[in-house]
Amino acid sequence: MPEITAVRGFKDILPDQIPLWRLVEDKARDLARRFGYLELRAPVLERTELFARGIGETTDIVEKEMYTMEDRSGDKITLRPEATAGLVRAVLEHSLATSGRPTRLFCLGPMFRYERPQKGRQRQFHQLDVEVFGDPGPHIDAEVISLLCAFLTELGLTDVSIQLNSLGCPKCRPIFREKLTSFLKAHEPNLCPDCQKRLIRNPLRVLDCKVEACQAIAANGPDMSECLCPECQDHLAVVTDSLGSVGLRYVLNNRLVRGLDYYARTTFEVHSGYLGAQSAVAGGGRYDGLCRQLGGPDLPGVGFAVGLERLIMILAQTQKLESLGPDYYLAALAPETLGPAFKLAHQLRLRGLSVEADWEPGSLKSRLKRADRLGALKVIMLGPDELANNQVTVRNLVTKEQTILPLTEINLF
RNA sequence: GUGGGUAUAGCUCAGUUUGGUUAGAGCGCCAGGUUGUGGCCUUGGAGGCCGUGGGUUCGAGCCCCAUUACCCACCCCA
Repeated sequence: MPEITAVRGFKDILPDQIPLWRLVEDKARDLARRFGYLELRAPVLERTELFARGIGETTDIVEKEMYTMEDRSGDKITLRPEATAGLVRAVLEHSLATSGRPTRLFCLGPMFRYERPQKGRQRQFHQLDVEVFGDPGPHIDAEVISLLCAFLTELGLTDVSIQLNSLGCPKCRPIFREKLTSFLKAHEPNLCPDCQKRLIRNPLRVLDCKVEACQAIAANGPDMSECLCPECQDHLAVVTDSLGSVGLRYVLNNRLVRGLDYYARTTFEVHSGYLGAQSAVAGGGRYDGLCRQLGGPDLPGVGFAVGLERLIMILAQTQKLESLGPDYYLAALAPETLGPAFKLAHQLRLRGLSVEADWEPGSLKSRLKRADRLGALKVIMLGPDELANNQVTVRNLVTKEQTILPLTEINLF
């Protein structure tokens, strides 16, 4: 191990992983184009207050997971732990949502949370974030979900399904919350220690506790779907109808809740069995109250985030990507051929061909072996004999055909 | 923040049972043989402060303590 290593929870993405990352990023941009979503690149650093107010002062993220510091002028700043708050800030700051029509945006980049690393969880991780501002209706929820489905499907994920729920609105959620709290209070001694804390802080989270005993208790508790007000019920019905009308599969799960304060009504998650305990690949929902919480107008919003590391973990298991080698591997077989080989490589590269070479002479055997490893299509051999005759030998590694060409006619191939 | 596990060659790991001379394999790398000039086969070679620091012992990769890093899970989340 070298003396200086990467910071805990921060990982290098090595060259052999890059094809997968590009696949995912290209697909995200492709779908954004087709669905009419524009890219916004928000800064990685924001004022701490943005997240404190946006995510919720009492959430774990804000309380103990943020990279927060003072800059040299004494301002409190934070590395973004999620993308939504920053996008809202940018939209308000640049008046991007004043046209009366919905503003469709996406953002691709790193997020930072000070958590204990484990499988599928790092301190720096990457998300695709898709958000729509200014449309309160249910169809846009369905559009966003359909975009997410298309994204995952076109990347070749087959065994995923969207779990869907409605958390209700400021009118009906408090009623359910009240019911649930009083029900759970009666069973408090039988809840796990974590849930006993949740009971005070965020009783909804008891619903998705992993402990069996808690699940059993919650199963007999009040049903969220029965507590929705008529407006929220209608909203959910249009979302599900819309998804059904285009053949998208979803699973209604009335125990699905969200950790962040700003969600309302539609909420959804995607999980995969290819991951470990951190099985959520994507999650999102509607957050109508967020803009106002940040001091802006009453601007509705809906969106989701995809965890790219987790997505790529799945793709790495389910897809075999062939890495393409260079067009040519140039094998200089003697010290005196290095100079001419260098010139030749440069000329070919200027002509648009990809050429790899090692700038030290080696045996023919080792050069051919290397060309094979790199996955090169052809090898250009330049040895003393060839050099004396102003020729090169070109061998096609696939067909094994070999031709001798004059150096001056190198442009021909 | 709380548990559990791991740390030996560039990579994946044996070796710890019962402490005992020069620490092993496979892959990769280098050189040779064979081959139709690479892939298969074959011979040889380079490459290790056994995570770090203490301790026990005549003697520690192996036992004890501490420390660090990584992994997995809880928590939380995507």
